[in-house]
Amino acid sequence: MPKYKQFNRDKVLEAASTVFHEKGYNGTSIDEILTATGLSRSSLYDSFKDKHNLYLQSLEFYKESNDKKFQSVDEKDLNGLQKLETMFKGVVNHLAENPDDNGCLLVNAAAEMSKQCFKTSQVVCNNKDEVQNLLSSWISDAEQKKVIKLDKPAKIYGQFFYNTLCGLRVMSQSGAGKTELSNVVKVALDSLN
Amino acid sequence: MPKYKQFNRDKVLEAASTVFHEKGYNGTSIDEILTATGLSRSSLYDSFKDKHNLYLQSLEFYKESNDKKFQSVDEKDLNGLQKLETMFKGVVNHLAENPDDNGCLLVNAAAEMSKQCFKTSQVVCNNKDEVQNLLSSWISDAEQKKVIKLDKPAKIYGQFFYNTLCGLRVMSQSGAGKTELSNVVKVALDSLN
DNA sequence: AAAACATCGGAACGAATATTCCAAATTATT
DNA sequence: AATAATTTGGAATATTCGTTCCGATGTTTT
Repeated sequence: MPKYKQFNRDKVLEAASTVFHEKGYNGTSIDEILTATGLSRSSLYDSFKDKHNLYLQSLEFYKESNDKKFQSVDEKDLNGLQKLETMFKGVVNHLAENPDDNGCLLVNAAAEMSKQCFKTSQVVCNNKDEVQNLLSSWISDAEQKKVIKLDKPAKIYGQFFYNTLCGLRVMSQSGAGKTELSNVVKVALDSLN
Repeated sequence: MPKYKQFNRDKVLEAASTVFHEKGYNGTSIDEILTATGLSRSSLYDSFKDKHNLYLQSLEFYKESNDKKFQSVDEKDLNGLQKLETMFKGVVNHLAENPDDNGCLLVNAAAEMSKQCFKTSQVVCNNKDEVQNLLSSWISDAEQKKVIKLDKPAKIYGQFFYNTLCGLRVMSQSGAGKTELSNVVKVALDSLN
């Protein structure tokens, strides 16, 4: 019977997504992935088909662990506005404290690959829709609980705050510091009053 | 005496920046640049040193032609708020009508290169500061002319609208259409009331 | 313990990469 | 026309890339 896999798939994908995150798809070589993951060349091709496939799987892994962060905020006993504030605070803190954490892999993937790889564009687009929907649900929760009053449908605010989120990632890559990022969030959240 | 250059430097940089814009730095080969620019291999290395140098020059060229778009809006006989609205309408229209125009080269450069190339990060960071300052000046002009009333310093709104701008580019790369983009702008501009 | 089977390490391959180099072509001055 | 200066085309190089392949290693069942 087979010898079991000597590596943990999630740990490999996490390491791979970190490298892809730092250097992009075309910027990372197989050798870099091998040293980062500790995998042997044959194991990689055996278990992940090829570089492009590994990239897509890393992307999905990153998306899922990103989803979990949103979900952990969503599960808190807070109203929608508080959830929104908590999420933004978390993102700003993370970006400010990890200036080397190259923004967001999904944003980078959108920039580098979405026009050249349909599957990447699908992942990126799905993520956009899902996050927007979650944000919209927070907004309408806050409205329902009369914490805020809206003059536009909640969906539109979901789109707006998703845009704010994407902007934060790019601005952090462009050298913006914590005050700058929190200023942006402050103005954005004020649109709910 | 010398034979004159057979090519126009600006046209070369424009063609090069288009390819870099579409495929990124690591995604474009010298051969692709040669066919896009019409240059010969020797001319390219003779006049632009190497690929990395050409990239930086393309980036600066792109930034300058981007600056010109902002300046042409700035020169209009409008108050600051109207300039802001005009600029956003222009960006949204451009992104919606050119879905293949891969967002913004400066945003893509920030994502792909800023962590690996100091000069790229400088260009990207300078661009951020310059655009923010221009936007801030528009905001304070509108305030001075009593078109709007602010409860925060104009500078902060400059940061906020720059963030909105970056977000639009990423969202367009993530498959957002015109209505989605203009919804975002609508909410963002409402923060001035 | 031996058979059966999958993983692993590393050599090997071909294609693609960025860059260099040189001879030929072209043009403006003398 | 001859010369000087510069570009240009294409061959050539060395490196790096992604991928394949095979023998050795290790593990689970019979």
